Amino acid sequence: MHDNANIDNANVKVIVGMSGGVDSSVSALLLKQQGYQVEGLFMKNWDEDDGTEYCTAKEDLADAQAVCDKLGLTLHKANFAAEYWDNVFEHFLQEYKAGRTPNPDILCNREIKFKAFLEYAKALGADMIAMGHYVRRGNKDGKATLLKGLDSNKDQSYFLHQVSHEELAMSLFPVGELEKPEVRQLAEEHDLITHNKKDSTGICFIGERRFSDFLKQYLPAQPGKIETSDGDVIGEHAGLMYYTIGQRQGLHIGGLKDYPEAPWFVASKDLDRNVLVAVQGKQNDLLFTDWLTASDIFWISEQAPSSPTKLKAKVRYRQSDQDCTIEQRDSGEWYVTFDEAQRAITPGQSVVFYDGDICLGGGVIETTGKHA
RNA sequence: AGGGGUAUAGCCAAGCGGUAAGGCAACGGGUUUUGAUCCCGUCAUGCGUUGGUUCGAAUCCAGCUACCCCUG
Repeated sequence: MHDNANIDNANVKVIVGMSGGVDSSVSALLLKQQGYQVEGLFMKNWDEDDGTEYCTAKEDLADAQAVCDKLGLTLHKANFAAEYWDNVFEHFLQEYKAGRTPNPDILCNREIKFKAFLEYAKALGADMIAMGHYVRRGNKDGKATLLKGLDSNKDQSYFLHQVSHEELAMSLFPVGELEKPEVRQLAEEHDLITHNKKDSTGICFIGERRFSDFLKQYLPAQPGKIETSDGDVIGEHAGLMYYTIGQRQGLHIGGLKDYPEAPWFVASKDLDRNVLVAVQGKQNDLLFTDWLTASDIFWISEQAPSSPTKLKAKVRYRQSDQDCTIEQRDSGEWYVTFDEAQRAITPGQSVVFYDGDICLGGGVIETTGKHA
């Protein structure tokens, strides 16, 4: 049985997205062990000619190449910078301009990794693609499903909830079946140069950088006042786009006479008056809401659940599943009510739905509020 | 310019003669494929200033300066 599978795999050409990190390195390793015809593809989606020196892309390519050399794989290269700019970054800027907080990596997966990359791989003769995401693929009623990664601590299904079942059907996620420590151990055992490489964070392909400095390069800042929920002016902000709901850092609000010693958090933005509203205390009531509306809801299976339905949802990456009820309104818009109020639900971010381990899909948060 | 009060780190603030709490902010690191959150660490040889008393002063005394309040 196992041998048969390997024989079948020998006829399947898989192109792995090689980022230069451990996860994709081990993905390639595992696929090779499973007998697939494996090749790598390194993507460069950001042309960093913006003066700043974040040359990690160069190192990443070198690492990806080293791993492919070690495993005896061909490494292809592609540049989707134009697609990234048009289909991910423009939208990203537009959202910030509108005072919202977008999640570019969700779009990046939908538009680049599982679209541009997939098409490119097919053109190279691939039957399937593979990625180093911590998710698993399942099957239900003949359609591919997206399942949470086995390592609940690393589960990345949140970021992939906009990938269709057709695209998932052509995708493999080898490390989704493993725990992160096992992945690192495998990399070390097989002498892969990336075994000890620090996990990358920051926006995909753009990388870690001082966020406000980065945004400043693309959008004009308009400073204004910071007020309490009572309208008292307690500080100044550098531009509403630099802040997001629930944020603490960067407000520069020190000790104030007649106020407690607690830190301040962003509660809301008043775009009309260009005012940032801050409240004191991490658990401040004004930071909690229990309903939201979402637009552009995407269902991986192409089938919306019946309405209303009770299920689980996440409002941000790495949040534990929250009980909620979703209901489609006559307008078509989805209305989500949480059993328990959630902290800092943020317009522009995504709400993602789950039924157990199955990631059903999700959409972009438009409005949020609290029942009386 | 009569009387009273206050002056401690970027901000708020403890301290009341025995050798500078705490919080906020900031900065650095950790966690994290968004943005955030969270966790850990750093942050006043000096207490407006000049003298004095004392073994010892942010703490007591005096002068000066600044700000605040009240009364002219």
